[in-house]
Amino acid sequence: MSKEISSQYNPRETEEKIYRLWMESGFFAPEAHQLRTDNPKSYETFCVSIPPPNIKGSLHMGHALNATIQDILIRKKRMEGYKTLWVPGTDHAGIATQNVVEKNLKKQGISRHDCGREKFLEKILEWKEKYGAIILDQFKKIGVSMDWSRTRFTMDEKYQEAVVFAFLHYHKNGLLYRAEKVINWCTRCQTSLSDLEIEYREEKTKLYYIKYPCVQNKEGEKKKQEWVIVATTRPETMLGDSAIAVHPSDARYKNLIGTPVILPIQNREIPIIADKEIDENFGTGAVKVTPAHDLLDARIGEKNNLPIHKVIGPLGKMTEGAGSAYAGLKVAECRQVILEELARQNLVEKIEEYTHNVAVCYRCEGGIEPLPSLQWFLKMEKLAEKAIEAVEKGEIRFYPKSWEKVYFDWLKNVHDWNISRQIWWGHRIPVFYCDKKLGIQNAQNEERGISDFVVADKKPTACPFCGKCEMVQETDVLDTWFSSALWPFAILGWPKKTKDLEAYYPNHVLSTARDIINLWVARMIYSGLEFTGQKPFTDVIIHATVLTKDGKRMSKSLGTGIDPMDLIEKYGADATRFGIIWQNMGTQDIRWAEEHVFAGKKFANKLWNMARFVMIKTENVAEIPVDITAIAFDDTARAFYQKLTALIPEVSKKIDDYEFGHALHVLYGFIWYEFADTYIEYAKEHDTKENLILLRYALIECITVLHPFMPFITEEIYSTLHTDGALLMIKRWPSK
RNA sequence: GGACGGUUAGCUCAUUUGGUAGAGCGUCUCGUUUACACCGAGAAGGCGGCAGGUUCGAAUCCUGCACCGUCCACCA
Repeated sequence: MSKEISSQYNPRETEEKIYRLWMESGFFAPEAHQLRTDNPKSYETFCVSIPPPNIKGSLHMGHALNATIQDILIRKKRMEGYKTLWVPGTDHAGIATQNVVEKNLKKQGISRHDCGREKFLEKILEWKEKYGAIILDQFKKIGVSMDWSRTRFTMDEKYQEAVVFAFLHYHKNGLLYRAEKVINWCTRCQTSLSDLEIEYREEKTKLYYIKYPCVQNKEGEKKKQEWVIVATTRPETMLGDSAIAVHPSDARYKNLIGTPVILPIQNREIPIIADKEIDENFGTGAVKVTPAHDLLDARIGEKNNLPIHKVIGPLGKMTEGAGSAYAGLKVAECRQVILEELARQNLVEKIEEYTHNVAVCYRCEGGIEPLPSLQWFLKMEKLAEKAIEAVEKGEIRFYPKSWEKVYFDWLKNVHDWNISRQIWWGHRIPVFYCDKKLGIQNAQNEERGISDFVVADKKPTACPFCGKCEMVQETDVLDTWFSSALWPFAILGWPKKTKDLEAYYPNHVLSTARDIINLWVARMIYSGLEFTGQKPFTDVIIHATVLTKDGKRMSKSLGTGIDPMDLIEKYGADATRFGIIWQNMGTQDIRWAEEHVFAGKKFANKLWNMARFVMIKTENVAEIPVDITAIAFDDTARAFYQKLTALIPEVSKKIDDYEFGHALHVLYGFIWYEFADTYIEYAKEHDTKENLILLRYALIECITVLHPFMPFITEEIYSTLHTDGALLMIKRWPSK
């Protein structure tokens, strides 16, 4: 570095140049590490797989935080000599992507049904090509050291094979079944959803108290009661009622248990039954039971052998089962009509204001209707047991540990997983039906053969049932999380026994957001154990959530999101990484404050000028001796040197403990105050040969340890110190 | 309804096991000193959410409450 170099650090030019340098070096791939001779740990591997982002849009602050965390880890490990592998990739994100592309087409006045399945899938692939590439490019801008030669996509050819293999395995082992059960149905997406794909919104609504007339008791019997009053928020579902349920020990109703009441409007007799799951204190203590359209009612119905009356269809409209007067009405419309009718019959006791949570789809926020539907399910009991055990035994550890509770709570109460989705974009279920018993096209159809199917990786040439038909593949696709669950090993070539799988599996660290602990992490854990017999990774880092300055969730639709690319544009990638990590302290969520990125920019500039100064002063200084301790330092220099030697293990430990923010704070304080303000100032007045050597030595040590946090500027400074083309990214990490 | 996390300087956050509270940004004063004004030297600014308790001593431990946030849940 010489005097004509600007006193202003220019991140834009540098970052592009440096990233190209890294790419050309080949050191993002672990293979290159073997070429090193100073590598005592070259036989050890360290593997991280990125949570593959959706291809539906662009990266947000959470991605930037997570990418930086993983990059810090992988860069440090690489410098320590490990064969490091960080696999990049993207997720096809079934419903989310389909919805985005569908919306996009809608602008042109085209529906997905206009396109047809194949054409529509082509459109999605086009979208994937475009946005998948943009996302990966954004990662590069952040400075991640991923091995781009191993980039994967959850729908690429090999991945599809892995998914089919997994499905076949589950089937062979009796963990899969197909059944008609009450599931969550999104009336907008027109598909079933798993329990985890439902969100709840608070809604102000009303609680209606409705009278169900008792059937006149026989002569001679004592007590006559005119009616039983039930409280409900959804009067329209009464058309499908099969019973009224009360708590068995509820004194108010004890005498009535077993007697019938008249279901108004339908004029059907339904029994009063007893069930312990009923809360005596809610409403009147008597509940209408609609087995077809409520999950609790479905269970009560099953226990008590109640008939199922379907009255709501997949479009959120009343069906013929509701009666011809109501068929075709939307649920909300039907509610009004029903209420009017009940009022006319004088059967509405009272109406109360009521606030409760309403289920909505996590992808489109559309309304959820519980309804019976023929779906594929994965039995969860045994898989969950394995997953619980692995964490209980400490084979897999969560950081911070408190998140293990979230994991256990879910797994210990998990229901069977509905894995089939009635959308087009996804892994088509490898099941083939006998054409004679078709009717599987629409899971809502009445007539269908449940047993006449084959599970196979390819369509059978001859139908084993009728011997002559062309078999028809299931039209449903798999829940997108079914394929994500295989990520840590599928990206390494599983189910084939590849060298990568052998070398890099189990992965070491998985870093991700808390909201997918169960949706994704838990499923990877039991999938890994089930398919590979090994845990998929050792440490799970649950990073902070990046919130707005007011502590609210960042949301693109609300306009409260921050685009990390804007920050990089404005301050540079190193400064952006600095700002994010600066705020990443322990478990505390991050209330986003941009000033820390500005602080990062200032810090980069400071470092730049420190380096400039050291270069100018030490231009004529001989090489740093191998044994720096042999130099006769004066007292100030010795004190500084000792602080420097203490700093390095401290930073190392903090990174190893996943305390990234603390590590950066320590580094920042040392470099600015101990090095620049104190020692450099001292060395200006005492520019002995020893002090000049120490200046240079300290600079190199500092940028080495700072490199994982701020890789671009440190690499740039290093490259001006070493004209032989040596790269800081593979320089030995200083150890005690 | 349950669980978890938060409440410390104007703002964003630190304060490893209890002993008179720190940083960055912002503000104010001074400074063109052999890198850097995206700088240097210095300063102001906090009865640490509220109320009790334990202790010689608590931001730090205990209890209760309030507010904020997140997650989970089949109270109709």
